[in-house]
Amino acid sequence: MDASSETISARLLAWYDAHARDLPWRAPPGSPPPEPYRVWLSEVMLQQTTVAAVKEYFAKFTRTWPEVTQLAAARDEDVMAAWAGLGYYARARNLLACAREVAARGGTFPDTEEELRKLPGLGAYTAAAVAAIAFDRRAVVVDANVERVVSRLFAIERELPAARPEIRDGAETITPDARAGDFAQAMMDLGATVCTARDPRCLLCPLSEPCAARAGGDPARFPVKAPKKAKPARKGRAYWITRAIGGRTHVWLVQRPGSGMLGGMRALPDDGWKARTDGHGEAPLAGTWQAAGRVNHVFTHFSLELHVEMLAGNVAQGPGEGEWWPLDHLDDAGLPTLFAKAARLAVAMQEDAA
DNA sequence: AAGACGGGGCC
DNA sequence: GGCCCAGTCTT
Repeated sequence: MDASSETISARLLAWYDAHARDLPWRAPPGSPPPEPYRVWLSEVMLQQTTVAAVKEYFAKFTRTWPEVTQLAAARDEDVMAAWAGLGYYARARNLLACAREVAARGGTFPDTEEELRKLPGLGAYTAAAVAAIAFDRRAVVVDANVERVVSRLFAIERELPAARPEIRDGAETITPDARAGDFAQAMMDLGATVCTARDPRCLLCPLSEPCAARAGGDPARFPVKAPKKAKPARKGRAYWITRAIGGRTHVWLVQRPGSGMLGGMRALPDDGWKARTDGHGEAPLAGTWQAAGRVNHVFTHFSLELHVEMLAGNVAQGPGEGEWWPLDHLDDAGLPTLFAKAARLAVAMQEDAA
């Protein structure tokens, strides 16, 4: 690290001392790190999502499973249900697999980036972040915030994702040996509150003086990104099947396969919309079906128009594998948002009919 | 190297 | 409607 890089990290850390965000999984600047379990849990939850979305889930998980060994001992379906709505459900499957590996090691997380990287669900970013934040190891932590800050600081013209190695090199040159965790979190806070994607607030930025993009006059131009591919549109159907058991209405839920879209999650039966574009599926039971409405939902690589169909009457037996779930406890089923939306439609339709 | 993989908030 | 976000895994 040369003199100007020292200036950059020193300026950033001084700014962080005064402006760090107060977050549930975080220790204040300059203080001992939080428990590795909490750092790891928050970092996995934060992958590809936002602080606001994670807070409630972090509170629920740490309340339900205060230690990694308790999470390791939890039932898969309880963890998946607790994760429902947060998305990218492979993260929850890897979270549980990782907790169980750590529990098998005696409940202690490895304390080096290299060893952390071998755990399920810990890629380059998360291994570096946990090493830095939980264990104060020097590690080059590069997330979307850091990509934005570094690409502006050095005015990197190469477009993402091809610019990743160049950005990583830039991050490496400014990462200090001391206060690695604070530095990593400072970069993220700067990206989240000052060096924002739209309308960066350069007047408040501790790095505005050395920033090449700022000098160039149009910092928001960075990072340069490759054009996105168009999202295909799909159509499909979901089925709402009910039965009264002991005077309580139950709805038929299935469990989705362990891999693929919404993998391992409880769901309404559907027609396999994943593979369809025409929206013409076979109903799982014979009978009189009634349209309950339509859900529009956008996934990462396609959008879906899901038509919800209700079966009139009281079914004696559900189709295939599944379970009758009491309607008054449907919130506990842990339906992913797509099916939670579909269920809301069906419930509203049933209440109208009643 | 490219694609699969959620969801919500903002403009 | 498009863009963005504390990325990882598979092929």
